[in-house]
Amino acid sequence: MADTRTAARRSYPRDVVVRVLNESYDHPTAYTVYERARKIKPDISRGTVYRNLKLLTESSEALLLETGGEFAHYDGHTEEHSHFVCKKCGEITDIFAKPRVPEEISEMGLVVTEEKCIYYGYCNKCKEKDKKKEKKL
Amino acid sequence: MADTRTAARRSYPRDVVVRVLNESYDHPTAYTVYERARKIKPDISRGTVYRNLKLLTESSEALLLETGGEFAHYDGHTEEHSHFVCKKCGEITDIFAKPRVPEEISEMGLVVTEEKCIYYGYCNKCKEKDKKKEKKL
DNA sequence: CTCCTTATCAGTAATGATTACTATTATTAT
DNA sequence: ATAATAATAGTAATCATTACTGATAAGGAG
Repeated sequence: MADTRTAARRSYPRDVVVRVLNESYDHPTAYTVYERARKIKPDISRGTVYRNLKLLTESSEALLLETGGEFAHYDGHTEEHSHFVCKKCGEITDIFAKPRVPEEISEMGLVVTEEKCIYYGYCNKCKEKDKKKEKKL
Repeated sequence: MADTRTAARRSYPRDVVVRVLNESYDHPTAYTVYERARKIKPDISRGTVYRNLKLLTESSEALLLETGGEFAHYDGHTEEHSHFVCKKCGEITDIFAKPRVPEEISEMGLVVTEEKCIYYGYCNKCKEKDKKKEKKL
């Protein structure tokens, strides 16, 4: 006995959420994760999805992505990477290039354990659309 | 006449919001901005604050900061800079060091117009607390 | 294997930040 | 000044997320 800690138990609903995250490469919102989870376990509840998304992000098994849009997005692939968000269509693209952490930060005595870099702009598709528009004007 | 565009008008409530943002260096939440605006114009409404915060961030006159916490924060100082968030106390520190935008992004054809980098870790105060704790254990 | 503790769940109710709405006010061009 | 309409105060509505509750089940101890 002694020190019976609050530990994580394995459960099917949680596994379903993890599986959905692992199989998704489009940075789904919580609701989209819920919809996909329901295809596997139709009676999974919203609360379960939200609770597990929170637990998983807190334990760094998933990434929380706040892009400035209405909803939060989730990424089950935790290899270090950044994201590019198209301001026109909202598409999120993975950027597998490690951004340099400014030395200034550690010089200030701050201890950095994580970083989240989001780049904004226009994706290839939307970039082209703009060009066409300009021609019309 | 011709082309009567939707233009921004100057208004006192909007000026109040701008002034609060300019005078705040602690990255206030929308509600904090509202509280501070009320000290200047007691009958300013929440809707006005939210609407103007949205307009100001859309026009890049203010920065929207989503740190993973419960609320969004706002920063009226738009000189290019990043932020450091303490995972313990939540304090947000300005980092005036420009992070390098990975070349890979433009190589992918993506057009970058903005970037938001948030670093997470422990501030000087919380770092020290942890040290003391470790000694006890 | 059985018992026990309690983490987790499904389902539902509640929360509360943000947005929408509406009648009114105020800004700017003419 | 007048007209046109952007912006506001105040309030109601929205809806993503969280909290709650009784039931279930994971997993350690014996």
